[in-house]
Amino acid sequence: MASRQTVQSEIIVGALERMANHPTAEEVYEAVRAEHPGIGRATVFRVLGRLSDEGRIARVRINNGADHFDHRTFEHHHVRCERCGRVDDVLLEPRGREVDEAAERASGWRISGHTVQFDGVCPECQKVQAPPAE
Amino acid sequence: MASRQTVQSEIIVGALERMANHPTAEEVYEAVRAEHPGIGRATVFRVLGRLSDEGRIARVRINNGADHFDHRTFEHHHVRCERCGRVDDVLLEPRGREVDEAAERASGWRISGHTVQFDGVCPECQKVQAPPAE
DNA sequence: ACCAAAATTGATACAAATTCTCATTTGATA
DNA sequence: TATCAAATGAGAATTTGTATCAATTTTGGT
Repeated sequence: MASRQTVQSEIIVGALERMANHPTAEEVYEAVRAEHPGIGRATVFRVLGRLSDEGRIARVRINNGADHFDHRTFEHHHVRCERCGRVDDVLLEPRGREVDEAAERASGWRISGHTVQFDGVCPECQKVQAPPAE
Repeated sequence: MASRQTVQSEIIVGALERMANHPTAEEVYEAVRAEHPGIGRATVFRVLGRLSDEGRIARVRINNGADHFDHRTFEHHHVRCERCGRVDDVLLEPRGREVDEAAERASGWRISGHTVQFDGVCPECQKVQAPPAE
């Protein structure tokens, strides 16, 4: 049921727990590698994927961007900064099944869930001058 | 304001309009190439990106999957099939600004919009036997 | 503690989906 | 129609992973 407990997975989870905000797998890898240069990139990606499959951590899939991970697993929404790509929580009450059922009726599909992604500009990037004129 | 009208962009938009359901850029490229082998892939990707930036077509960003495009631009949600990756519309009334404003208050970010992505199994894939046993 | 089987790892190749570079061509406009 | 920024095409490069596979490590009995 639960995957094996390896020294690598211990280290990876430890790093994730110490990282405040929704790091990507690559960011976790950088952090892990700083202390344990022997751990491979694929292992970090695999362990994070495995743990999120088991529900022990959360994987936040982002439109057109790398997945982010979080050691907290309660359900909520996320925002992504259009400028710097940072991801943060949006603690609005999620409307669970009811929306899925409405979508089921509207589409004829079997709906297993949904995600809401907000896009915007984070407080830090708001402080920095003019927009990067896309 | 509007980008230049080139023979390539004409062809690409024409192909997109003739394709029923949310093709990916790659699929549009295949369709275009069948008739006009000279047009490059990068051009198809660029033109689709440009037109969606201008609001003339819609880009549907999908968690962990290729972007899809649609020549219709009215606002609505999307479902993605967990089995075959197909994307379809979910014609629920979007709750526009009101949700963004709530998220703005909850997060302190400046929110420019949000997307809702449903995940499920399309009618076709429901017909096909046992689940792929995740 | 010891062993075998199964899971995990690390290195690296591969893959998908774009984006970038840059020389060349083309469209809009003075 | 001359000009010149914008657009194109070919292919390299990037980003974000997943697949392969031999070597290693865990786990679960004995």
